[in-house]
Amino acid sequence: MPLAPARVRFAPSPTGRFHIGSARTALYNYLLARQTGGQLIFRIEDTDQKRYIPEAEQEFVEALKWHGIKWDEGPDVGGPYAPYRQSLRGDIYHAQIEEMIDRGAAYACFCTPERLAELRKSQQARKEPPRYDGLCRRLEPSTAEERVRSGEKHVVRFKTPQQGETRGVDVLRGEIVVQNETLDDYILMKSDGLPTYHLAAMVDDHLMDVTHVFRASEWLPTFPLHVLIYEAMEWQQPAWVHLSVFLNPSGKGKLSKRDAEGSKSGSAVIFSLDLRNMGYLPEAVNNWMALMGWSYDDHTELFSMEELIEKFSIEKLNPSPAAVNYSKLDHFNGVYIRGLSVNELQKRIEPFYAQAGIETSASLLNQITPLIQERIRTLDEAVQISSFFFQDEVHPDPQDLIGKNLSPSESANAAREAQMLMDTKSSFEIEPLEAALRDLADQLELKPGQLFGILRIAVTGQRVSPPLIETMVILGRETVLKRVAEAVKLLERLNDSS
RNA sequence: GCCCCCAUCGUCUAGGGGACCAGGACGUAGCCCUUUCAAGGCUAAGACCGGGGUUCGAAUCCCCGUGGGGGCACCA
Repeated sequence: MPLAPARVRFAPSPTGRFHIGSARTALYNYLLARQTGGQLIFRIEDTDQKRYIPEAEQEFVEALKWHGIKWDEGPDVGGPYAPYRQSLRGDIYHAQIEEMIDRGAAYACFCTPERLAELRKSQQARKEPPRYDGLCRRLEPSTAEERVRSGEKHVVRFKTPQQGETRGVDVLRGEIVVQNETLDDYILMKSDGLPTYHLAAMVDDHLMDVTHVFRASEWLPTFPLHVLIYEAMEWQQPAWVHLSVFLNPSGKGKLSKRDAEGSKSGSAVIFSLDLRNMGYLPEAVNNWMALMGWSYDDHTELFSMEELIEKFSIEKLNPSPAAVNYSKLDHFNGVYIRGLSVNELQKRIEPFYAQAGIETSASLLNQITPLIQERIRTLDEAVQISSFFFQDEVHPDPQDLIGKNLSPSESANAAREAQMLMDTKSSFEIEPLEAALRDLADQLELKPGQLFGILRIAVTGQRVSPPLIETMVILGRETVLKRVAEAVKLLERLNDSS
């Protein structure tokens, strides 16, 4: 059954980097919008002038694009509900707050931060929950209005009912009931004239006709307030969906950079752009993220963006917190890398060579890529595993050159024989070369693995490499001969000194 | 301290009263394949937090406890 077109929004605050938790929220929003033929709104919630970071918005845009999440309305593309930047919507909030005061749902408060701090202190000393004591709530509306008009510094608070209970419906959790007496008279408008999240987000969501609100479950504690605001203004509530939080890989605490468990970088990678820079594919990251807190069925785990759009459903969202699992990300990334065409993989790998200062050629890369495709889990590993292709010489550890169960002189001899064979062999192609080397091993009474092992280290300088014969053919006879000759010298020296 | 949320293998999860001696995936271990490493194939170990109810019957519903998480700002 197709759902009605959903209007959803991704509304980050430009106060920091783009976190994978935000990415997942944005993804779900995007999926629902696309699935239902609705719109995704990108809104900037920049009402905190103290924590504002100018570069943040740029990172959001870059990260969102990397993920492949596109929005229909936003500060850059405009739209019928513009502006999409809260700092530009001051008049709207002021009009709304005025109406709230008129309705008796909000009031001006002239208490100073100092008084509030003291109040909190004494309440805590008495082991009472810290809450506003309602001093200004008891002011006559007319006198409050006068003081406001005279320019007295003030905030505006929500007049929370002091009895009864508030019920809000979270789609994942059902009805959430809270006693009103446990709530506070939250500040809606700060003394600088800018709204808090509570006011701005509610006003915007309503005015922008948002139908579904996906947000982090950190908002659950103030959820009743938001319901109360909607009720006071007699607005129709959206469907509220509080997404579970991401926990550290250890399962202890909210995901933070500190927790390095299971991560290969020494600290948890929690920013989208860092994931990108480490060589993760956006399609793998999306797939991985989508599955933390959402599932489709028992046996399907691989989803393209198109499939996610088709299969996503709010009902299958899971309200419990999820510990991130980086090894599963690695797995997904490997799967997606293997699923790429050689050309596509080559295109994605190229920047990582450039970043490592390695100059590549398209034709060489074209030969190398299929060899490493099933051996790498992240794009940057391509560089590590194949850099020997691009170096003039390689520097193997002489000890590594000794063949399995062989002496240095036996190893040197085998290398010399191979060198001779490859020097004189007419064709330097995969099948004949492999056959010839196997014959040689046979003659020398070596296992192929022993001979190949020596050559592998000699030619690549690494214990682990792409398949040997293919590698040598790509490298070319001249380079191979040179490197084997070098290895022979190293082995002979080893022989002499031991 | 107060309020709220959550609770199935180490992790992500399937499960929404009988189909469950609980299924899948990652990870782990073993075997096979193999010139290294991977990839691939096969196999194994591994969970319903505890206690009360309700019911003929509970992983599934209710209550309590415990554990975990989140929040308690003129931040979002």
